[in-house]
Amino acid sequence: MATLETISSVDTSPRHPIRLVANRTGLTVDLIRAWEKRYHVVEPARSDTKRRLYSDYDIERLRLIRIAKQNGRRLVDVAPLTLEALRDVVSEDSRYEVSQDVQAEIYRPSWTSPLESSESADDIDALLFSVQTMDQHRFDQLLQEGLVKQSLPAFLQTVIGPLLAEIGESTRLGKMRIAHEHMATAHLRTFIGALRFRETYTGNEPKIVITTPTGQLHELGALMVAALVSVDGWLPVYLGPNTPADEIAACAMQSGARAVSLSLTYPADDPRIPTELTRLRSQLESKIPVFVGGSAASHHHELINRLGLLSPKSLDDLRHSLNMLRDNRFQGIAIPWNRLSR
Amino acid sequence: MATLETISSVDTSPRHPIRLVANRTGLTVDLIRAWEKRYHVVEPARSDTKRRLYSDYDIERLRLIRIAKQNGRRLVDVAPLTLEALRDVVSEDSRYEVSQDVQAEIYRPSWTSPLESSESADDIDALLFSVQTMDQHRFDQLLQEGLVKQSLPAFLQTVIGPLLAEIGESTRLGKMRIAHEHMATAHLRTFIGALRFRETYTGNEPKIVITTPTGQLHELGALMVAALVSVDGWLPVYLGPNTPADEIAACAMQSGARAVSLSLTYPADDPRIPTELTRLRSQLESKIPVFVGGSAASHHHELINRLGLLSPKSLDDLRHSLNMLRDNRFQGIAIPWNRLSR
DNA sequence: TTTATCTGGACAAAACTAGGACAAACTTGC
DNA sequence: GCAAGTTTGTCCTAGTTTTGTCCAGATAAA
Repeated sequence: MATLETISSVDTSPRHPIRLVANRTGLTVDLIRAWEKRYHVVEPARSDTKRRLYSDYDIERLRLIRIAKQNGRRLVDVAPLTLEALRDVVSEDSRYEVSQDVQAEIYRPSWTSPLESSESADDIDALLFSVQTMDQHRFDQLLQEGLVKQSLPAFLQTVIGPLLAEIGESTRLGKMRIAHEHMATAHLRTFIGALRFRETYTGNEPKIVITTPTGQLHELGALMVAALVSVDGWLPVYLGPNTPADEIAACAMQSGARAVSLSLTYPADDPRIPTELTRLRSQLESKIPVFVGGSAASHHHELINRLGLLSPKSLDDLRHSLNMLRDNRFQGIAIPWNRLSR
Repeated sequence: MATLETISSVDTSPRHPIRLVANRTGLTVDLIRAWEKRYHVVEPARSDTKRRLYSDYDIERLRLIRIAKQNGRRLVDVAPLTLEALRDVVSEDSRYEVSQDVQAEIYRPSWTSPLESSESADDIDALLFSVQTMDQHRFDQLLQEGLVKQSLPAFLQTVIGPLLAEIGESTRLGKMRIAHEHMATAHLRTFIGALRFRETYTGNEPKIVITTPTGQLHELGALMVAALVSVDGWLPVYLGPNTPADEIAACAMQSGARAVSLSLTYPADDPRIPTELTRLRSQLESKIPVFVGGSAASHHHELINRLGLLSPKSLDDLRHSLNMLRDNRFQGIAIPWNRLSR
């Protein structure tokens, strides 16, 4: 089956239908045809019934032209270029980081208004009901639907957060079985964990290490943060729960992270928390901010201030701070941690 | 005595009726026949009364063709391909499937990595390398590619299992940092957790409760089981790790499960295990079998025998036992437990 | 009996093709 | 800075091919 194999040089054998080309290049089918009609950008071979058949070579050309366009080139200018010339143009452009505003454009959050509280309350009731009837399929369906109704950040804030709180409370009060809580938690772990892969990454995103410190076994809060920041153009380096301070610092260093985010929930008064936070702050370069969130963060208010850590009031607050940081507009706060960093 | 041989190659013995194939692949019965009529996509064997009998091989082919279609391939193009050629095509396509947002893609030659060697050992090395360099994107890409190269059960057995063992061992020996292990584990938790949602469910599948008993905090083994059984037409009721025996029994009862599967890994000699297993067995209807697997299962050999629990030797062994159990349903007493709505 | 599957064919929806229209965004010339 | 012209993405129509669904009458299984 030599026909469908990738060869090291760019293959010119015609074999891909237009739909696949559209998928791979991110162009629309209409646009690909329009470009052909007007500028003969690519001239694909045809099947015996006149269907267009593109080669890898064609796809590569279209990919490059698309990038060139994003870098501000005009179609008329790049359309007649050879593949080599195109590569030159594109790599030259990317040296100049023309992609600044491109980035801003791509990661523009989709501003859908948060749902009315009553509507969200209904959604949460429906979700709770499906948990109690152990109707996993319904549970998943409701989650997926909720995600379509609003933007990811709004969804996390108005649905997932309250849902987790309700489940915890119901279980504590004995209104819900532990088995139900387990099922819901396990499902949500998978669901939220998958959210950050909805984004596509370029490899140029600033990184943020996300985890919970030693003793903190609940990871869903941290996972929500990971999903959230991915929307705003950060690459989350997610470490799961219960990570020692040394390891967090080492990870931040190796990955070249620009920030660290920790989530504290339970137990709120774990005696290891002060030690771990202090260690972490002292081992980390002082220019790397550490965000501490979660329901138990307020128990450590004083410590957090003393160490110069940041404690966002809400997911939105965190998001805002990270946007500032990403765009280098981040002031942080007065830096008392300098003396600690030695 | 099922060896690697039997699972990594796909079974070609004809035994599945068309309805089951439709459920497993997500295609309609009509469509499967239409494809056969027009393009000989699969040519199933026939029973002595002309009923179509499909093999696992056929199912895998249909599944891949469905994916290829989603990637933009035309049925005419992929219909005549062998299973191996299909895997190559799907694998190639999924490599480029940065889908919609090639937008942000900075110039990067796309032909740098031709097809990888298909040796599992090489795959695992590559995966380990990407963990140590904290290259999450590469890690994920390798997992995705590994998954198309072979069937899901084979993938779990030849890649995920050994990978987990290697990561555990490397960390224990200090060759890998805890941070690396955490990152890999967290990612695998999401990845394996999502595998069971590749199946389409009708609501008529027999259910199996999957979890780990109190004290057992590692859930990846149990999660692998959940993914595995979903392939064979079971609906996993997954409860996450650390579930008390009472809760497992209650859950099995409420959901009307036909079986329970537990995973034991660490600590192997937890004193709660005998108590929990005994409680579980006594609270559960005796017709519901309890499977106990995982690396620590052998430590409790005697207990397991005494209680009449089942201890499959491998994932393949478990799979085989469950197939037997499920097929009893067709011959024996039909119990329409709880048909989900739809 | 009722339900599931079989065959062959009909039909409809979806996808593709060619040619062209249109409006928004961008350039150019003054 | 404004008007006229150009570029470019999207959409429309109408005809063709490809693909998914449905039907009827017969046979087999539950």
